[in-house]
Order: sequence, then C-alpha cells, then structure tokens
Amino acid sequence: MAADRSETVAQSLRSGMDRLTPSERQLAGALLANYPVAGLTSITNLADAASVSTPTVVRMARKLGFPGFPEFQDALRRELEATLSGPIAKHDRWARDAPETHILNRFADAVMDNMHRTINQVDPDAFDRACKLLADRNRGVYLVGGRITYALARYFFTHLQVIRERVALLSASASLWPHDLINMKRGDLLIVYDIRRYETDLERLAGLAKERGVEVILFTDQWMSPIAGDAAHAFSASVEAPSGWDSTGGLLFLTETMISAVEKLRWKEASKRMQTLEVVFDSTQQFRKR
Amino acid sequence: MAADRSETVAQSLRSGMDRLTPSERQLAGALLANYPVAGLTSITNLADAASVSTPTVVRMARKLGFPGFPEFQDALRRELEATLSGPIAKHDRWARDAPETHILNRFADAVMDNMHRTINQVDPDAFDRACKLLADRNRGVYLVGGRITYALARYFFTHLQVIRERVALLSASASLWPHDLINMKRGDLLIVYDIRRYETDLERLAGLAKERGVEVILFTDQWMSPIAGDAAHAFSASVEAPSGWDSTGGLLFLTETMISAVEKLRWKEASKRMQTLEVVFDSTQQFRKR
DNA sequence: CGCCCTTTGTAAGAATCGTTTCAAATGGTG
DNA sequence: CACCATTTGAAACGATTCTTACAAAGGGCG
Repeated sequence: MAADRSETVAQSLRSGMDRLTPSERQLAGALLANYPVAGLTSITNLADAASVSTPTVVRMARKLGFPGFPEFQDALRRELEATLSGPIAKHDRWARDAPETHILNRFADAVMDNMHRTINQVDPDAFDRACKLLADRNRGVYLVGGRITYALARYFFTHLQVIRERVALLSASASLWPHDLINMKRGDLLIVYDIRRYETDLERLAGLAKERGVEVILFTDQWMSPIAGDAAHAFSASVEAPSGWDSTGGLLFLTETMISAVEKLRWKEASKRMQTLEVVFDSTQQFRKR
Repeated sequence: MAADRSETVAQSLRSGMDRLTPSERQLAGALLANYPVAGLTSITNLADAASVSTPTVVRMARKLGFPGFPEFQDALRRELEATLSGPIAKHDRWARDAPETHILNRFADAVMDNMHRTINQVDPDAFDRACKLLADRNRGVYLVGGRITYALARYFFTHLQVIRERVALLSASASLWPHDLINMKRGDLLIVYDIRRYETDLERLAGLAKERGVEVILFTDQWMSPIAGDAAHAFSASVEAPSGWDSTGGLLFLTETMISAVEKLRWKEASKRMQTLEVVFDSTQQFRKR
C-alpha cells in the first residue's frame, strides 16, 4: 500500500495500475492523459471528465495511499510546483518521467513527425476513390505484403474480412502466389505493401496482376516502390525513425483509416456480419464477456 | 476592466498592478512568486498564503474581469494545460487539403491523442527492464497475439528474429500452442498481445507459461487484459478511434520502440546478423538493388 | 475636528465539494 | 442455478468553499 512520497503520483498511478479496478483505470488513464492539470479541478469535474463517479475518485486516491481526495490533490500540486521551478525545458517532453533523450521520447518525436508528413502526402480524393473501390462487393480483394510489411497486409485482411466477402490474403511465400493469380479477374483489387528493399517478387506479381486487368492499390514509403508505375492508386507514408530504423506507423495509420472508411461505406452489410460474428464468439466462449 | 482572454493571467496581473489596492498587490505578488500553482488551491489557502482575506481574493479576480474566483482558477488551469501539452498543439489541421471532418483528419486526431495517452502510461523503468530481458540471449523468446493483434506479434517476431537467436512465433491457432508450451523453459519470455474482447485461450496460455517459470510480457489496451495478473511486465496503449473503432497505433509504437531499444542493446551481434542477411539477399536477388 | 471616500476584514449565507452509505449490477464459483 | 465477492454509482450527509453584507479602520480635505 503506502503512498511512497519519493515517487511521483504519475509513477504510482502507473505501477499500481494492475491493482486498480476497470473504472479506476479509466480514471487513471484520463488523469495521465492530461497530467497533472486534470487532477487539479474539483473532484466532481475530474470524475465527469473521466466518466466515472466521484466515489471512484476517492477510492482510487485511497488506494494510492492518500487519506482523501484533497490530500491527493495536494500531492499533485507539490509535484507540479517542484517541476515548474525546476527545468524550464519540458515543453516537447513526451514521457515526462523519462529523460529527454530516452528512446521513448526520441521515437515518439519521429513517429509524430512521420504522421504529419504522411497525412500531407495523401490526396484525399484519391483516398476516397480507393475506399469506394474496396467497398464494391463485385470486386474480389487480394492482399499481400513484403518481408516486413506482411504483418500489415494481414492486419488489413483480418479487418476487411469482417466487413465484406471475397477477401483473400496471399501466402507469405512468393512461390504460392501463382495459385492466387489465376483466380484474379478483371476488376479485382490487389493491395500491395512494399517498402524499402523493394522486393522483386512483389513487383513481378503486381505487373502480372495488372496485365490481367486487376487494379493495384499500393502502400509504400516516401521513396515509392517501383510498383507505383503499375498501381491504380499509390499511397506513401513516411517511415523514418531514430538510428536508421524504419517505422511502419504511418502505413498503419493509412491502413486503419481506410478500413474505417470502407466499413462506413458498407456499414449496413458490415454491421450484420459483425453481429453474426458476435453470436459465434459467444457460443464458442472464445472471448471474455467484457 | 476587461479581462482580455488573449493574454495570460500573469500578464494582466502585472499590467493591472497599478489599478490594484495595496493588499491586492500583496496578493498578486504572492501569486506571481509561485505562479501558477499558488492559485490552484482553495481561495482560503491562497488568501492565507498571501496574508490577506478571502474577499480580497474575490475582489481582485473581479478586477481582472472574472465573474468569480472559480472562473479565475479555471483560466489558470487552461493556461497551464496549454503550456504543459507543449507546442505540438492538437488542433492544428492535419491534412490541409481535406475538410476538417474528413476521416483522415478525424482519425489523425484520434491517433495523436492515443499516442499522448500511451506514452504517458508507460513506466520508462519497466520498459527498460523489459528490453533488457529481451536482450538476454540465454532466454528463449516466444510471441503470440490474438485475433486482431496477431499481426503485431508477427511484426515483432520478424524484427526480433533478425536481431537475436531463439525467437519463435506461436501459431495463430490455439490448438497448436501446447506444442510450443512444452519447449518453454524457466526464464524464457512469452510476449503476449491481448486487447479488448480478451481471449480466453491467451489467458490460459499465459497462466500455464507462468507456472513453468516463463516471464510474460504483455501488451494490452487501456482497460488491461486479465493476463496482467500473470505478467512480469505489462504495457498498455490507448486504442480509441472514431466510431467505436480500435486503433493499434499505440501498440505498434510501443513495439517498434522496444525493437529499436533491444537492437541497440545487442547491436554488436545484431549488426553482424544483418550483414549476413544482406549477403543472402544479394545472392538470391530477392530485393532490388535500390 | 467632522465628513466622506476608500480599503479591508469579520461573519453569516448560499453553493459546492468531498465522504459515506447502500443497493444494484456483474461475474465468478460450488 | 443459487451463492458470494467485487465493482460501481445514486443519494444523502456533513464539511468546506465561495460569496455577500456590513462594519471597522484609515486617510484626505474643508
């Protein structure tokens, strides 16, 4: 128990997270999201902001070792006072408890930057058109990715499969792709992920698919895979990260946004499919109730 | 009169100093001396700290153009919040070519917000400790994910496999997990991804692994998978996105950061392995020269 | 010195806050 | 299925806060 006053409230909030109940966690999350200002209002406001009741706030404060909410708030104030009189440069700090140069902060910077660049590279109209294509139930959809990006293709597949019919994920190994290729028909869609160290197999696949009248939708990096030449739509994301690393955060963002957009376009059918899925899940007890 | 809301409370406090009475000045001085935290207590405390009476506080707040003390305090809070959340204002538009309400912009907002929340929920020390475990070549590493998150596990696996030996991705179907389980030894690591609609199979797997002395590292959402109870380390990411959707962007961020950190810890060995990989790639001509 | 204006705090009131109690809801368990 | 344990918020209660009214203290000026 014991609120060890040598650690910050944020720290004990995080480390105690597993001792908290779900709604207390929700509260803790809301608090950390706007830390520590969120905790400096009245208990009523804080509870409202976190969508929990005031007793929940009191209970959490107690769990952290404070006699009551006012004392909890005092701790926040003292902490803030100490921080503010200390180092001035904490504006662009992400993880406030980690040093400026901690990898968490450096990586966060890079990812945010990528997001910015990525979004400004997207043509919203082209994006909408691609979504419309994916929402067309007359078109079969095939997905494939490269060594690194196959996971993204799989992610897209998992979701798209729920939303609509006729979705297929190509094998991870190129040798089996011909089997899928012979099934592709004019007007079908091939979604390809291809980032640096562009793969020759993918290039060949996209070329062959295009010859068969398949429309290729490409997700690539800022340097553009050569497949872009064969693609009906190409979307590029920035992938730079610290120490020569590539981050696929931008690609995931584009992917998730597209899934969400397609889901909306086909909402009527999609929601019905999802309900069916729920029924199956319930009967197999594969998932927890909550 | 007029509390110009474009200037900070501190500014109007200083500029209005000559319109204040002596005891109001004393109050203003005390406030500025410990700004803005001093103003975030109760009116009683603030008055005591400045050695004035509570009505004096109210009168000063009124002179600055606020209806009452609570509103004055609100202004301080808003100000502080703006300062703390830093120059990366959430409200600046993302995709400039798209309307404010285009899904690209709405999704970007949500993802940004998730990033913020996610990073503030991570305990940097716990993060470092988990990285160190993963960098220990004496420990075997097993990875697994749920229906949605299996793609993330695969992504982690793809990269970790390059960095070190003894890394295995568990099958996507639970029925084959026992085969992997019997290989796991005391001190090995099991990385589990589990987000909402927590899967009972994963829970069982984690429990069994723990019994065998395996240390479980969990990546989950803000509501915390029940596996957290069995986990040596648990990291949670915010997953909220528009229209009830869950976004795994935060989880990907944590994953990539961790990969990068482990790569650095084992850089000597990792770089050697990567060079070998390059040679193989070259000879198979699987990749473009660039 | 007496008048009036300004400044200030005391004290009582209204309003809000923080705490406690308790019952409903939920999930796990025999 | 009934039981128990846990979680949660509604509601009522004191406690504290914020506001207001008012009187005392000072200070300038004829």
